[in-house]
Amino acid sequence: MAHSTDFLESTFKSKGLPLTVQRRVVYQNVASRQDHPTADDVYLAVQKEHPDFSRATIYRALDCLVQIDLLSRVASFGSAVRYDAKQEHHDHMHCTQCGQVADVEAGDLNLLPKLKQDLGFTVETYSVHFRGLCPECQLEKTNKEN
Amino acid sequence: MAHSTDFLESTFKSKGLPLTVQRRVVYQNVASRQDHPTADDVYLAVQKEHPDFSRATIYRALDCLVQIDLLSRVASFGSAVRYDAKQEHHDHMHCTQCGQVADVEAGDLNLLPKLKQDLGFTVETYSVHFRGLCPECQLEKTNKEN
DNA sequence: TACCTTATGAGATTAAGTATCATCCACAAA
DNA sequence: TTTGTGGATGATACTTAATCTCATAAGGTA
Repeated sequence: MAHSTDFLESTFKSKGLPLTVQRRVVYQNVASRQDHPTADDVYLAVQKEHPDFSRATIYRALDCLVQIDLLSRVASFGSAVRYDAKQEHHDHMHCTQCGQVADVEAGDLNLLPKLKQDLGFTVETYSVHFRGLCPECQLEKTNKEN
Repeated sequence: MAHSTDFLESTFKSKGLPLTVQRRVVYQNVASRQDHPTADDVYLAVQKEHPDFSRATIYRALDCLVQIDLLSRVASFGSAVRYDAKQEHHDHMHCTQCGQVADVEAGDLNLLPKLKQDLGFTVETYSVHFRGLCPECQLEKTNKEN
């Protein structure tokens, strides 16, 4: 479920950035979805209610929301960047067939201290990416084979 | 280190695909590199020796090599797809500053059976993606701050 | 060597994302 | 409430990543 309007207002205020209608709508759209939309997915969804919003504005609003940590980018095997509303740490399952990305919970992996020690990388975030077939595509594949 | 030519020939033969000079060169380039190049990185590197190779051919050779499982795509936060020569399972560390992707070994996470059980996804592969700063960018950041 | 299938090169095309700039809006201060 | 100002927006041009098309060339087999 999406956060309240108050939450958005106070977050933007604390960062010193104006909360425009466009940013509000983009955030609400991503936060209310179950999938992990691309910028174009958001543009198309938002256009129904707000046909005047420009594509460039969607990109800029998404960038802004990532900057202030309300959204995050999801690492992807395709060419378009996907977005995700920030929430508790979770991992992702990519369907190699249809490209859908589902949230999964793989638990706390306790890997971060080890990395810092071994490689000198600072670790801000990590996520586990699984690839395989979602239930629907497994079914479709089975049907095609018969 | 790259595999021998015999290995390439037998792999292509078993898949019924012709092993062209272009495919050989593209594979050798990716396999011999320590980084995780984009298609354009490969194109530029290969062009020094083979200025006649077309950009489209590099893309097609990379696709082909992924199909027959000699290369894999690396999930990425940026816009261009990166490639990696297949080897033992390993994970990736992404530098949020310069975009470099390094190999890391996070060990066997034993997550696959759980996923199958909980979500109905079949899991073919998975990898852990870490994000943070590589040692060079940590240094650069420190210098800028002073 | 000759044949057939598939790949290649060149360049047009599409898709994803960024840059520019005149105008407009959010928001704070008066 | 009005006004001032920095930052955001819309339109559009541009860049970059990747794909498509098709005539020609090369691989692999007989």
